[in-house]
Amino acid sequence: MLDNAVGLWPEKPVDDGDARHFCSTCVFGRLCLPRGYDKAALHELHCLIEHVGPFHAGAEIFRTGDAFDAVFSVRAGVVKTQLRDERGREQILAFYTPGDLIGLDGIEDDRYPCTAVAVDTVMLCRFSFPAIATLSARVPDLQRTLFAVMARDLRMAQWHKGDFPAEARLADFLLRWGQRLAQRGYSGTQLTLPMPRGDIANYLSLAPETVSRSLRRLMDDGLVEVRGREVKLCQPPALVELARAITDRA
Amino acid sequence: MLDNAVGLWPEKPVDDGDARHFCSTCVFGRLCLPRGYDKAALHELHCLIEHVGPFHAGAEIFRTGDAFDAVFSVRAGVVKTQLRDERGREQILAFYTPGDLIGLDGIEDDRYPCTAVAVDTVMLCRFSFPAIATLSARVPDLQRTLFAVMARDLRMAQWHKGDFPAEARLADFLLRWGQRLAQRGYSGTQLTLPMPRGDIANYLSLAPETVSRSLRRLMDDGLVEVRGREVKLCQPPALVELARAITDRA
DNA sequence: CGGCATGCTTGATCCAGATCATGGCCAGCG
DNA sequence: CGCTGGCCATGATCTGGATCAAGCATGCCG
Repeated sequence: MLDNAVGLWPEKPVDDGDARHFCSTCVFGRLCLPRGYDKAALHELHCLIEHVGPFHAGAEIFRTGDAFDAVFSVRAGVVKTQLRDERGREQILAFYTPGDLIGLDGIEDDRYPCTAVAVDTVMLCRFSFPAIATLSARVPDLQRTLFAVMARDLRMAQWHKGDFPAEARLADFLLRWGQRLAQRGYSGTQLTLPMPRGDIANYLSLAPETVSRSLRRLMDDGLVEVRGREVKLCQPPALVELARAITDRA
Repeated sequence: MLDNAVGLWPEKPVDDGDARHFCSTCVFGRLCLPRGYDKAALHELHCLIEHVGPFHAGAEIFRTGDAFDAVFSVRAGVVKTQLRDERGREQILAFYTPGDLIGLDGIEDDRYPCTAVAVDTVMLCRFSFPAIATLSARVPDLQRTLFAVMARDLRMAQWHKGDFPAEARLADFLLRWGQRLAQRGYSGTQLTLPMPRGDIANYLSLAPETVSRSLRRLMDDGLVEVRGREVKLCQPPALVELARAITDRA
């Protein structure tokens, strides 16, 4: 499989922005359009962007305990965050795709609480946190955006509480992955999972074998087609129904 | 059991603060002491406090979908937040004790994403969110505090990812509850759980029967003494060891 | 006081998913 | 080429905790 710097969907180029625009996927991008005011401040924000990368699969972007001095916006590729205990077992907390912001939770005690690892080849924008914090005091929308990012992460984390059947978890995972792609203009039903089965299993708190078997059952029931890491969602409504046990919660 | 407005530890009175001080438990309290500057702004914050309550056990403080217009600081008692699906099943997300701040995650889409319910008799401080957001732009420490509160909630939520043996979850839960009490000057080993077993079970994603049985095993092993909702942690080190599977993650 | 409800415990049984074990597939590489 | 090492699939077995089903304590209220 091609593992290139623009992720696994090579037909769309990376939009790196320019002197006057943010990368098209960036969370901060929407600050520009809806309200035109305080452009000077946004210009400052724009100026403190630092493009970093590429990070190749397995490379660490920051580690648990590192000094928290910046947040990162994913520009291309997929990043996972994880905890690791001293016996080497890891727990994946989340996957981040282009447009997502990583690292804000380091603010609690000035250290990153988790490790961020590139899943495939990753390009990032780096924002110095002191600078962005200062700026957010002057730009209410920026402050609000940062709060919203954290609230969203929190909601995602809470979603996973409770125990649900393996197939429901998997259906939910696939649908959400599709949604992410769809938000960025790709197909929401024909998707490529950049991470190995083991990572999916870990993230969903299942054994890798269970992921395999559950995928098989979904395939036998005609809900999806799977070949390697390529997945086609054949009957999204049925998948939604399956995932209902999770997504219904309001 | 006495269910009074100061929670289950009647020997300490509620500190409601006065014209010049925050309630002693309040998250915002620590803004005052360490740095003396911008007292005018803090005075504003103080002035917009609205004491609300009491809420009695089972009363709802806000509900999923309600317009998000305020955050609440717990002054006395215990609050739980929960999601509910249309079939009436609920999932408890967190318990909040005096000093904790509730509701910040409503910022994402201007609606509270969960329902907050009083576990016992609860007194709160209410802060209008528009006011506090405006103020936080002028008081960097306030902004930082709000970020830290969310980061903390996020970390707590992430902690629960992964599946751990029932006894480890319970040991972790008891130790954390003790720590909360200890932080506020109570015993960290002699504790009262204000919520029914079913709530503990739900929070830990276990069946109530499993909570009972696990408690029994902990008692048989001499790690705790349990009588009703009174729990004594007899061998905290052993409990820590048991909970290690969870807490070790860094 | 008795009766009923609620919450807690305990026992018996069952099952989803973990674990153990094996074999296939494909890519990279000497 | 054939070898090696990841990764994935699938079968067989085991088990922790869910579920089903009683009992038991406590407290409320007529």
